[in-house]
Amino acid sequence: MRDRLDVLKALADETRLRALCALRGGELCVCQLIALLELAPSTVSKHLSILRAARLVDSRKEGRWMYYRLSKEFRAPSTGKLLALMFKDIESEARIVDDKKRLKAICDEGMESVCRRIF
Amino acid sequence: MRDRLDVLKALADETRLRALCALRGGELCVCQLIALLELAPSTVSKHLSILRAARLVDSRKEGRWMYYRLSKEFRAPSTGKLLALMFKDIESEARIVDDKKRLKAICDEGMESVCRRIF
DNA sequence: GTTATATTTCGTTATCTAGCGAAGTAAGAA
DNA sequence: TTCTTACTTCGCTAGATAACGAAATATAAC
Repeated sequence: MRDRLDVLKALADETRLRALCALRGGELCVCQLIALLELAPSTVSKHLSILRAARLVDSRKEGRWMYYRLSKEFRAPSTGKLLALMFKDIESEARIVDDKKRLKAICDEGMESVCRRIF
Repeated sequence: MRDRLDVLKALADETRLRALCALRGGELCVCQLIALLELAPSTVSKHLSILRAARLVDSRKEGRWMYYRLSKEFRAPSTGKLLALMFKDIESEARIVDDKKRLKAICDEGMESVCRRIF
């Protein structure tokens, strides 16, 4: 029960939904998520740790950068279908549509530039 | 977004998940839910109002009694499939299995008796 | 009409959570 | 080795939320 509640609690927050939606397009660096969500680095980091604790995302470190991506759990039969449905449903939200556009610009900008801008 | 978040927030609570699972078997009187959840009447009432605000349950009044049931929304394509999947997933949880057994006893007991006992 | 019953609303308290900035950590750059 | 960079962890604060009991409401029973 605890595990499933952790997933539901992780999903019950707009910022974390936005982050998950952004990650549907592929893995992202923390700095890119900070730029997208427009929150303090510590705040974004906390959100990501909650998503990881709920096994919704995985992370890997490459040099100075930390990348997050949707976890394999996402494709597991238990939560996978459920989440796929939810995102299909949520994709049309104005905020998510806007994020998608802004994320494209952030990705085009290049990570060095993004980092210089936000830190 | 607000609406979808309301649904997710409503689902991100163990007590409300238990109530929703209980209602899968058909409508229930508030007093039966109070007996099942073993919480103060005011607390249960609040939970039910949150579920109703999220359009997860409907209610109808019959005499002194107030009945709650899963809402039509449950069967709507947007949230419906999602919730059906979730409950299928959650049904195996020890607490939910236990609730199911206890609910049967509560239903067998009869509402007048349940009300006398809890108030 | 008065009383009893079933439920909701209100007011309070304790716990939880999202946010921030400052300090800590780990890796590359100088 | 020291300095910068890219995070994360810690400590705090403000606002949300779950719990309760008491008071309010609505309907049935007397």
